[in-house]
Parts: sequence; C-alpha cells; structure tokens
Amino acid sequence: MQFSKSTDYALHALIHLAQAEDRNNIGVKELSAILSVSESYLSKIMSKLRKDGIVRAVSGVKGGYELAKTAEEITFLEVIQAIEGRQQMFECSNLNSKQHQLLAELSNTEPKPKATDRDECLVKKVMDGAEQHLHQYLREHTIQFVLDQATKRCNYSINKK
Amino acid sequence: MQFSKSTDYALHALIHLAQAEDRNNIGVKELSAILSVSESYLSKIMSKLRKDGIVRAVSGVKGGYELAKTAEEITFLEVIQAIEGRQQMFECSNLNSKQHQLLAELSNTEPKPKATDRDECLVKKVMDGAEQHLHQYLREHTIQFVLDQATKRCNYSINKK
DNA sequence: ATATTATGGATATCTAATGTCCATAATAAA
DNA sequence: TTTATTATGGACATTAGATATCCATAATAT
Ligand code: SF4
Ligand code: SF4
Repeated sequence: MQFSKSTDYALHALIHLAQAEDRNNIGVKELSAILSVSESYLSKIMSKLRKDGIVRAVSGVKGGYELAKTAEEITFLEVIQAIEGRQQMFECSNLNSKQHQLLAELSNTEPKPKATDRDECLVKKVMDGAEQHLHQYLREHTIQFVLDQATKRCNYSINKK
Repeated sequence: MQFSKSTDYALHALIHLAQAEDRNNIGVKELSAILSVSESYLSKIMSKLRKDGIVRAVSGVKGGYELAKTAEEITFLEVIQAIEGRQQMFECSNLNSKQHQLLAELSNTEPKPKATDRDECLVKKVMDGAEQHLHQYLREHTIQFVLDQATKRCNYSINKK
C-alpha cells in the first residue's frame, strides 16, 4: 500500500518544470540530474505524463518537456493516476464464495435492485468509498499549491538582496 | 497502489467470525474453505490479526479463532494496518536533492520553524494529508457496519419462513 | 496418549516495480 | 544536407514484495 517511486519522481519533475516556467523545453538530462534518477528510467515516467496530457514533449536539439497546462490545473490525482494507473485499490477476489452470495445478493430483500448494486457488498462499498475520499482530496490539491511555498521563499530571497 | 489479497481475506475471515458469533473457536480449516484460500496461507494472515489484538486464538482440539472485541470495535483501518503494515504511503526519496532544499528548508523564511517542519515540503504534506483522510474514513467504518447488511437479509429470510 | 489445532521458520514461486540498453524518429543548428 | 541532440518505445535484466507451501513444534480437549 505505497505509492511507487515513479510517482515521487513525476511530482518532483513537474514541480521543476513549473518553477522554470519561463525557460521552455527542459530535457530529461536536466531533470534526471536534479532528481538523481537515471535518464532512461525518467524517460518512461515522462512518457506516461505526456500520454495523459500533463506535459508536452518536443524531440530534437533544444527539445524537451514543458507543462501542457498551468500548474493550477494539474492535480495530484491525475499525476498519480498517470503513473500508477487507474485500477481500483480494492478488487474482490472472492466473488464465487458462499459468503459473497450472502453479503452481496440483495435481490431477495429488495424487489428491484439496480443491476450495478447486485454484485457488491458493503465491504466493497466501504473500500470504494475510502478510495473516493482519497481521490477527492488529491483532486483538490494542485502542483500550484506546492509551488506557492517555493515562490514565497523565492520572493523572500529576492527581497533580501 | 492496491490493497493486497491478504487484506481481502482478512476482512472476509473477520466477517465470518462475526457472523458466527455464537459458535466459538472457528478453525482455519473452516475459514479457508469458505474463502477458498489454502490453510497455510490463511494461517499467516490470522496470525497477524492475532498479534494486533483483533482476534483471539486457542490451540488444540476444538481450538480456533474468535473476535477479540465486538465487531463494532473493529475498524477497517486496524485490519488493513494489521495486514499491510504501518509504513506511510508516500516516502520521500529525494531528500538530498537541491530541489528538496529549495522546497523544504524554510528556516530562512520563518524565524523559528519547528524542528519537525524543517525537512518536509508541501508535496509531502499533501500526500500525508491524503493518507490521513483515507485513514479517517477507514477508522469510521467497522466490521459491524458490513454485518448489519447481512443481518438485515438474515432477518428477512427468517420472516419469510 | 492421541488427535487436533495454532505458530513460526524456511523456502519456493510469481508478479510488479525498478532499472538499463538500444534502435528509431524528430528536429534545431551548422 | 549533414550533424548533433533529444524523445520514444521495445526488449531485457534485476530487485523487492506478495503469494503460497511445507514442516517441526507447542498447546489443548478428549
Ligand atoms: S462483494 Fe463483498 S463479499 Fe463479495 S467478494 Fe466483494 S467484498 Fe467479498
Ligand atoms: S520534502 Fe518535498 S522536496 Fe523534499 S523529498 Fe520530500 S517531497 Fe521531495
């Protein structure tokens, strides 16, 4: 039940892209140096982000990555899902058991149950509910939220000079 | 980012123990038959639940397992943590990078930061916050909550006769 | 004593995460 | 056009963790 390192790398890479908003097309070379990850591995991660429309990529000399939308629009949830996929956290592995029949088959107690409710019990619903709560929280937080902290610090440094 | 099958098995085993509250000491034999898991594997799972004080076990003839507390007192969270452990979902793997120094070292912006805040940035705080939300939800739901559904159905069956 | 049951160590197998390598395509610059 | 640079994607290797089995031992009801 842990997020993969890839998710960690993806978040940090995006933050770097967001911080260097002025400079366009930051290559995997620079990113991998900052994150202390190999270029080959980080490439796979950046490709996933590109496929999900989170960053744009351009090949060739002076190529690289840039955010495909503003940092305000990039939520933690979509980054995590781009990397980890979208399978549900809890998958029933007991659907043929007597227990499942007892818990999930409500067709006898309720005259006309919806088809979608027929094969789920409250275990599944609690776990799915938990996932939805997690998702909601992650949807409400964006890369910009993290950036604000860094920006605050940056402004302070500038004023200091 | 998925719960393990072991967690699935643990929840189902506990529900069976809770449903058979009258009969004490239900063996791994019966449980494994109901869940369609091998006895050896389920043994490990039950041991974890026992170590965390969720079930009681008694060896020997007529031995087996029973809930160590009421179904109302057993939360989803403690079951999941008994099986999956208690590591945090997000672990920083970038603590030596320049980026971390920029994001996390706030000692310059705030005169006297608490020691606990010094080595965390908002990425970490968002992820930990998400985990806390997930935990809170799982803490609020108990085995009894699932049981109520089954009981309702059971009562209906009885009335039907 | 005997049969039964849980426990824990050792070990095997399988799967997903992590990591590397290379051939190819795209593109800016010379 | 040629060259250097960069992203892309397939293949593959390695590692770590989840899943699964086996067995020796302890505990306990009969
Ligand atoms: S629906 Fe409920 S009883 Fe059936 S397999 Fe899923 S969690 Fe188990
Ligand atoms: S504290 Fe923030 S910047 Fe530092 S390693 Fe953790 S997530 Fe990354």
